[in-house]
Amino acid sequence: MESQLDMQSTKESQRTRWKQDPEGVRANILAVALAEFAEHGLSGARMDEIAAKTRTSKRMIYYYFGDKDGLYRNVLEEAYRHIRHGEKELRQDDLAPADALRQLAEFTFEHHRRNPDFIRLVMIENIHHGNYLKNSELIRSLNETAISRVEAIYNKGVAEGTFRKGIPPVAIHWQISAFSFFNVSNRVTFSHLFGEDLFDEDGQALLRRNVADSVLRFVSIDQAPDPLPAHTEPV
Amino acid sequence: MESQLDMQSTKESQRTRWKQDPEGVRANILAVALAEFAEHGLSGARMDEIAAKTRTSKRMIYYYFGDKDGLYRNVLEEAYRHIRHGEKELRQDDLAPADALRQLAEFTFEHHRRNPDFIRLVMIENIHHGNYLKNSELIRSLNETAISRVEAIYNKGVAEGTFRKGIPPVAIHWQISAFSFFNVSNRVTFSHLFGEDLFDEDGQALLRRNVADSVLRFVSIDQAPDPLPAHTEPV
DNA sequence: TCCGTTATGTACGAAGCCGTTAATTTGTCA
DNA sequence: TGACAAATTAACGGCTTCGTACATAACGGA
Repeated sequence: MESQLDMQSTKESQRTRWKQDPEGVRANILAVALAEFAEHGLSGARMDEIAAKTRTSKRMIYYYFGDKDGLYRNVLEEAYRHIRHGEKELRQDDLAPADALRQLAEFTFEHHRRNPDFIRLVMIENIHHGNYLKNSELIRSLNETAISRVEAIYNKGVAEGTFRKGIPPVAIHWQISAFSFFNVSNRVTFSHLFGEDLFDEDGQALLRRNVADSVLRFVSIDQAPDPLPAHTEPV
Repeated sequence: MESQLDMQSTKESQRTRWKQDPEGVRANILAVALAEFAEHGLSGARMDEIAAKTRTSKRMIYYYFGDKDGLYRNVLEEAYRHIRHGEKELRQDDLAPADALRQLAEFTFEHHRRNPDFIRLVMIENIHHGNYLKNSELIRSLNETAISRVEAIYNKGVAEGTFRKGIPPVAIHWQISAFSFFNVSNRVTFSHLFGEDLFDEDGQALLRRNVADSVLRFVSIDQAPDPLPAHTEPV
């Protein structure tokens, strides 16, 4: 309902003299627009509604972003930037490949779960055939690191003999993404059709673990050691 | 671009005298509306555009379906009916649990892939928080069979000792759905960001097999026998 | 302190789009 | 065959919604 960021509405300075704050206004518009687009979709979002929820006026939206499409493009890029920034948190310097992959899977699962608005934007983008994404070279570059991260882990695992050969890293990434994305994107219909059990805290913990187990079992040569806290490796 | 069903436009009988055909007109409207909603979303679809692509006129849409929401509801229900009918094709009477599960996974994958319009409707429904789905008791009932099918296979596998215990059947169904759905729903953005390789015929065959392998490995006690074309079973 | 540029608020115009009104044709039943 | 209901068409009214024109206030430099 309410936008998350930047709601300090500076009412006090409005009685007759208002402060100029281009950066703040711009950020405020983007935050409100993100919520509105995520909530109602691209064609469902209303410019007047966005403007009303902003600390500024509709005129400013057009002043900074041109038109509705321009606003949407900027929201999309800003969302990707934000998500990418969040992924930087993941540090897995010299974990064993199995541990690194498990951590990556669980991190991705949680990261998607904590950013439902971003997920919804991507859903909307897919509905619209990715026409806006296609025009942003910025965004593509952000995602190359995702693959190379998986590839590094996978190659290390193959080299040390714990992962089987011949799996394209992009296919591993695809599996992790599918689980993590679907968990958020289809939550409404899935829980409606099959119950809420998987979507409370316990259910989500189970799914997160299942996702990691599933990915590990998929790439492992031997049985993946999910329920075994102690595994007997010399190295 | 074109709707799948019911495009025999009876042009010949239109020169001055038109035939009454309520059923046909209704079906034609639904087919066109399905394509339009799937293409543009709920608020993105235009009633005038739907009407123009119909063999009839806009007045007929309101005559049969009341308003835009009513049309959308009917499209959604019709789509679910159609999908459910397609799933009846799956016959797996006395397969071994592992084979049955593999077949179920691959069938679901292909079935989703062959019905992208349905997938898009579900995406739209999720964007709109499932408000229309919630009002349809019909649809929920259609999906109970999905879980019971998985449950039957899984219990049999546990009983005969090839599947490990303690996995909720709904979690297995969740995995199969996640893979099969994501493959269609996020095709545009995923292929744009990570390449088209997974989405040509060979790539899809790989994914389909990976999905089945992954699910089998997930539920199996031992290593799932994926790369073995000949496995030595007496029966 | 005065002037040009940037930033902002208000009011409005024009097009798009949903749904309807009024009239015509087809089928059916007495 | 004539009258009434069902099916269908064409035109359009009115509200919504995007985008703009115009006026004005703040800021920075001369």
